[in-house]
Amino acid sequence: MSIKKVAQLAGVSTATVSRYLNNPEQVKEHTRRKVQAAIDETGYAPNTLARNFRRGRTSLIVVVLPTVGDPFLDNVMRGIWRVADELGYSILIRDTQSNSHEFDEYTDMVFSKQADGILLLASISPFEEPTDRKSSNKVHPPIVLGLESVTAELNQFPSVRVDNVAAAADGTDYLIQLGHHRIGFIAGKRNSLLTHDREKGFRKAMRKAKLSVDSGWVVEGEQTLEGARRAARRLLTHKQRPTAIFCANDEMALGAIHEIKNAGLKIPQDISVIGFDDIRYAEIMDPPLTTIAQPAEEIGERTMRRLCQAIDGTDTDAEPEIVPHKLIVRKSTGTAPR
Amino acid sequence: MSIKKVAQLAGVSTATVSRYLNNPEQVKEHTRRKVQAAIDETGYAPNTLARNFRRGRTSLIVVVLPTVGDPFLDNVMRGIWRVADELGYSILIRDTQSNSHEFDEYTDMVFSKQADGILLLASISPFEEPTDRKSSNKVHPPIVLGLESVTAELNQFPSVRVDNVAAAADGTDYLIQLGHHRIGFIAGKRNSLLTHDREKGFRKAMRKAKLSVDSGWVVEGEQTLEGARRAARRLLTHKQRPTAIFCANDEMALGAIHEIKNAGLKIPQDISVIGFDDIRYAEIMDPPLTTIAQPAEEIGERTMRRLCQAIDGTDTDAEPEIVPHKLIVRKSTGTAPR
DNA sequence: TTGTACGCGTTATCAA
DNA sequence: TTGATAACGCGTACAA
Repeated sequence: MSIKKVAQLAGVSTATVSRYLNNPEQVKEHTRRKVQAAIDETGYAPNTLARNFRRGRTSLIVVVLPTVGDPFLDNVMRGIWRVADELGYSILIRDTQSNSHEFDEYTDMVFSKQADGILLLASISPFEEPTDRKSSNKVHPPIVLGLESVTAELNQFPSVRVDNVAAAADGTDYLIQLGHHRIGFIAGKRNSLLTHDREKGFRKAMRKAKLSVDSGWVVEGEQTLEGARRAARRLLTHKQRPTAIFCANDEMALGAIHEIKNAGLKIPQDISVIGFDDIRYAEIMDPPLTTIAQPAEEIGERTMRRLCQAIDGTDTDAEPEIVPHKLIVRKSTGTAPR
Repeated sequence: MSIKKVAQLAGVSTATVSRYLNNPEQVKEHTRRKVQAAIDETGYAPNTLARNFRRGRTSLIVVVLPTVGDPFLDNVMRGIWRVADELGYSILIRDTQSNSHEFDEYTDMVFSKQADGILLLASISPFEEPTDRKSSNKVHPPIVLGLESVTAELNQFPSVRVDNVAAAADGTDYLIQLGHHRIGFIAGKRNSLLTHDREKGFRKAMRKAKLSVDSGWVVEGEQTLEGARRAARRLLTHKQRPTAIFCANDEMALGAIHEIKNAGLKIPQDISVIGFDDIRYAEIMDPPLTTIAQPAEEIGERTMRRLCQAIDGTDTDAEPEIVPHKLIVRKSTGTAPR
């Protein structure tokens, strides 16, 4: 009833008020003034609910991520937000930690018009079955994947990420160049493709250098500080202690560093540590953490842009977009002991 | 047109389909089956847009926070999410960093039905003027404040937080007990009431102990790692170097620790450092950071619950809710040197 | 227990 | 340049 009231007060039709709001240039100066006066007087604000309903879009994007409070995602989100603001979208955040991991749960948000598109920054279970009724007779919703590698079922969607395999191989190569032969790896969660790819890169580089990877040298760190600390303790008590540890992300590297120092060992003299992501705490660690940097903000920006294109139907290209990674050498790595 | 199709296919009216969806018990078993079959066949999902429009509510809550990627907010968000899930709300996140700081911008989201309520976890400018047309002839929207202290204009809203003044005073007392007389303070941003209160508590405790606070001992750290590092450097080069530094939050404490060690000083032998928040990195610092813990998850839960009450109109009480803080003594603080 | 029919506030189409 | 009016999809009061 609200636009009506304004119209009534201004002595014009609702159509004119609507036009004034959406296409002011179509309204004569004189009329504009009247309408604006009525709006001021009533304190009218258009009902977004009705507007979205009419337009059939929410201007909402769901960003699915593993957990907020991950300092790495901070920068990614910054990039996303910049584009979102620019293009008039709001961001709805869901974390897979407290929510379900079902892909359908998120796609349904689009089908039921809760959101216009989905930005997937986490590994989640893909469609239940490709032949599934729901997924087969519906158009694929606008989805873009960021950071994560994709499973076969998902590679139909655009994605933006670094080459995690190559990046991890680079990091491993660097450790090998420093003379390390026994290298441990603290892996992420088993269902995370991203950390799985990093492990793959690690193993690949080791194989290429003809170095063996003792099964006890690869430990799950659960992608948390705590998990990494447990993992590090296990590595340190291994009968053949590694002289270097590659952590699948910086968060886990921080935990590992703590435990190594706690055990009375020196970094990098006794053990070298390398991480992945280059979060802001990497630099202020003691010692500053050697790591592999991703262009986080850029990834955020690009995924968001592609998502908007997907929503508009202008993204025809489903090729994954690979952005460059970069090895950042600090003080947590050094030549192998002895 | 969608519910119509289902109704048609099931051979019932749209009203029956709607009832089946919202009040299944009002529909006869036999009819239910038919409707469900039709839904399955079409893959129908109710249009949330239309539903929200009809119901006049979005089931969306806007959480306004300074910046994502703050590890402290991680826990607060966890609490918020738990309640949100339970009560069927989705969370829309806005950060004040990339968005405007205008209070009206957020209240307008409620007035325009973009969201049902607002959870304010950041300091922002309150209403422009209390006599302002907009704010005066409109009902106050459902808003709850968390973490932050409030200005006079905002204390009409419910809030949940620790007593930052008392907590900071406690921390300061502890340092004084350790024999420190020259204590520095790394403050947050000038517009943050929260860190301002902590500074107030610090000064209060100092005054009570009849210790003077050199003007050069209170430095702004901008609530960032970088800002704190600059602040710490300034404190270290002060002609009368403090023997202890109170940081208005842990993030800044981490930066300060780094700079102090960089300058070749020992913590806590040369300088003690104390933080605020007890983020997860506090414990793994070298040395582990003494700090003041807030019950983050609980704060998140309670603010969210009160917000839902405010939305339902069942929160009559606007008394601020104060939750307990706790001093966590670790190794970054020790007796004053000499 | 089910069906009919109206209205929610907005935008878009068409005619004036 | 403006006005009348039909949709958008759903929920519900009321009637059957």
